[in-house]
This record gives sequence, structure tokens and C-alpha cells, in this order.
Amino acid sequence: MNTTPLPEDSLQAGYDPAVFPRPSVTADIALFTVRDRALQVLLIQRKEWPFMGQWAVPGGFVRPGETLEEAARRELAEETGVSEVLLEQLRAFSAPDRDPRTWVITVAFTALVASDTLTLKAGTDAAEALWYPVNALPAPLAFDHAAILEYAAASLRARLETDLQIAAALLPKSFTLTKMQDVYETISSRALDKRNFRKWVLSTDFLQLTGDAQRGAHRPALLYEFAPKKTLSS
Amino acid sequence: MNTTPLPEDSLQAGYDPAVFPRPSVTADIALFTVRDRALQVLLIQRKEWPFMGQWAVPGGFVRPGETLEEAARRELAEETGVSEVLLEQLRAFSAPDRDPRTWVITVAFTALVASDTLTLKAGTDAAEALWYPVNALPAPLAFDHAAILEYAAASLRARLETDLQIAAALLPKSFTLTKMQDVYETISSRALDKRNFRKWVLSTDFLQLTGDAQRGAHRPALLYEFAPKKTLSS
DNA sequence: TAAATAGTGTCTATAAGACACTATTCT
DNA sequence: AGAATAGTGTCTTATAGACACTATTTA
Repeated sequence: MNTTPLPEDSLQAGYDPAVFPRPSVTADIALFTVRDRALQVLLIQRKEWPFMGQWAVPGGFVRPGETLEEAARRELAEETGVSEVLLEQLRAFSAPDRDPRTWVITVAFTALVASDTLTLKAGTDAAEALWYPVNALPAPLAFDHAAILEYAAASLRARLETDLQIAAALLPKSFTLTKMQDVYETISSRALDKRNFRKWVLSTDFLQLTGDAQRGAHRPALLYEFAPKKTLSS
Repeated sequence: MNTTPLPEDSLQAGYDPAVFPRPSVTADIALFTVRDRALQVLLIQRKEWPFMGQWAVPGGFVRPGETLEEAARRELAEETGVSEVLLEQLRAFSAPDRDPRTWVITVAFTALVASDTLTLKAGTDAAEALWYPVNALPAPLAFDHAAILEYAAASLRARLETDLQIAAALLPKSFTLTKMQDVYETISSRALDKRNFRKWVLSTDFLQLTGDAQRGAHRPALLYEFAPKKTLSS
């Protein structure tokens, strides 16, 4: 790609991309999970300048030939070993001085995983990767990552009420309704009525019984899973 | 800015932005208005390669020292003469081959104006600027602008129901409730009941009477305006 | 049998939707 | 007086929220 020759008449100010300084572009990922009844986010400790030793969100430079989404997935896998996440664009952050190295625009992504489906591994450019509750982040964070996380968390909370996909991504394949209610209570920071919650969630028709149950020192809880998405042709 | 010298120890693969090829970055704007009972979008006819003669959304390259938002506002003013718009980031489009010239990532914006507050002017890189109904766009559009507009229109429709700001941005400073209902009916493509609409909109407490009325060959209509935003400190 | 968690129904209040006529101004 | 648009209220239905006890399993 990018091999199309530029015709003569495109080489004029205002149109030829070659005459414009180009920013570096990164994809940064706010990876959330719900653990220990807290909304937590994955941070890696930088081992390079700038912000060496400080905590940052995983991310890295976009490479030629890949989309931003592909870059985000690749960086997440490289730096944390996490894959199979729900990944969605959040927005770009473009303050010209947000990176002391050079002009770097970042496109931030929100990623969601179930806390029990992950295997963390420290990658080449992360001394460590750790989960932090969003309400107890280390300070200061590298770059403008505090602002990115604040925006990401607010966006996640706003979408929780309306978008079942979020709970689906934060829960393992099969789960109890109590666990699901936990996710909602944790992210929205308020207690929900058990009967009303179950009434609502079962009325959506997005859940189905797996047939299994989870056992403990008490009455077993029925396990549910999200039903496969309905096809458009009824 | 961007003058910070790179320390020696930052010059290694994986961290030095200088070793990464950089994409060009543009800001493209889907500028909507409601005219003639249709949701319309502003297109400019390209007079340069690539896609010469085809219609495109206004936009252009981000310059060093400015944010994407600033670039979007500047391009919109330069190419169309439109300012004082509600401008919000939509998302980035980054397919590596979306621009035949070179690697160009674009960050798309949604902008909204009231149809009677605008003065169009053709800028240097637009042969013409015209409004087109989103349901009757010229085809083909330049680049991936058809996809951008489809995404932008869907996003606008989805947010209409919940976000009064959208109607506020699409209406002039003072307006009749009939005009406001027009905006809602046009964007959602369905008829609304007049009494229920007025009951709802007045119950939100976002509107206030201006004291004026709009006259015609019939009973005058009371003019409303959006109340200034409430302060946080009651 | 005690401890622990799962699971269940009704009543009330609020919001949303269906529905049709009178009011005012101008020509 | 007729044309044109503005403005108004009630009833019904659906949705959301408050509220407490019984059921099942394990140790």
C-alpha cells in the first residue's frame, strides 16, 4: 500500500500530505475489569524515558498497514498477554504537548475482560503490569493518562445502563445472576434490589440458562450465559 | 513545542517515536443541519486529485501545535465559512488504504448548526459547498466518506432521544415548539404527537419563554430558548 | 440444625402513549 | 367568515421501584 505515485498536479500546498509535518500516532488502551467488588484498570510501569517508573496505560505506536484497532490489540497482547477482549474506540487525545518526546496523537480504546479469564504477562516495555481500582489510581500517571482514564471510566459508567454488551464482556462465559448484579453495583456504585434486578435482566431475553449450577456451602446458584445474538432474519 | 531533546537512552527500538513511520492525520467534519424537513450534510466538491470532482466532507491536515478540535474548526471555517457550531469527536477511521496518496488516519467530527445561522463560502480547496440530504447523497463519495457519514448519522439519531444539546445546536437561538418538533421528527423519521411532545419538552425545564412570538397569517407562536446551563452550586 | 446464599411476587408511583377540540391571528 | 397554525387535558398502559420471606444446599 501507499505506493500510488503522486501525480504532478497534486504537489501543491494545501493538498500534498508530504509537505505537512506528521504526528506520531499511538493507540492506548484502558483495560477494565471488575475484581474484588471494584472497577479496576490495568496499568504498566514504564521502564523508559519519558515518565520512567511511572504508571501508564498499555499502548504503542501504530504501524503502517494496520488499523488503530489492530494496533490496540497487538499492543495489549504484547504488553500484557491479554487477548479476547471487547475493544472499542473511545476518542483521540491530541493536545500538542501531551508527549514530551514529540508530537504524538493518541487514540484511546476501552477494553473489557472478565477478571477470571486473564493471564497477565509483563512485556518488553513494561516492568510490571498491575490492576488498580479506578478510585485509587497511583499518582501521577504518565502522559495525560489520568485524563484518559477519567474519560474512559465516565463513558463506561454511562453506557452500562443501556448496553448489555458491557456486562457480557466483563463476565465469564457462564455466571450467576448474583455475580452479574455485582458488576452493575460495582460500576454504578449503588445497591440494586435483587428482585428488581433479576426481573429486569430476565425480561431482556438476552440470557439463557446453561443447565449447570454453581455449588458452594449453600444453595447452588443457576448459571446463565448470554444468548447468541439474534439474526436479522427472524 | 516538540523541541525537547531526546536523551540517549530513549533511542532504542520500541520507544523512540522517530524510528516509527508516521501517518498523516486529518480532521474531517460531518456538518449537519435540518433544512426543508430533511437532515442534511455539507459536502464540498474536490478540485484536486485524488477523487477530483467527487463530493467529500470538509476537512484537512492537522498542523503542529493545534489539537484535532482546533484543526476541525479551522478547516470548517476555511472551507465553508461556518463557525459557531457544536463540534464533537466521532471516531477515528484508520484503514491503511483509505487514502490513495499515502497513509492517512482521519479523526471524524460531528458538527451541528442551525440552518438559518449559516453563511456558506467556497474556500480554496473546495470548488463548491452544498447541502445534501443524508438520504440522498451523491455517489460515490470521496475516500471512505460514505462510511463516515453513515456512522455519523446513526450516532446522531441515537443521541437525539437522550441529549437535548443536539436539538439546541440545530435550532436558532429562539424558536417555536413546532420548529423544535420538526427537528425531532426529521431526524427520527417518525411523526410525534404534538401534545405529548410539548408535555415532554416543557417538563425537562431546559426551555424558557423569550417573551416574543412569531407572527404569520395565523395565530402567533410563542418563542422559546434554551435556558442557560444550571450552575453546579445550587 | 444452623449457616449461607438462591430465588421469588405484589403493590405503588411514575412515565409514555393514544386521542380531538378550541384559540388566535391574518386576510 | 374562512384559512391557517397554536395551544391545551384526560385516560390508559407500561415501566420502575419499594418491599420480606421461603428454598436449597453444605458442614
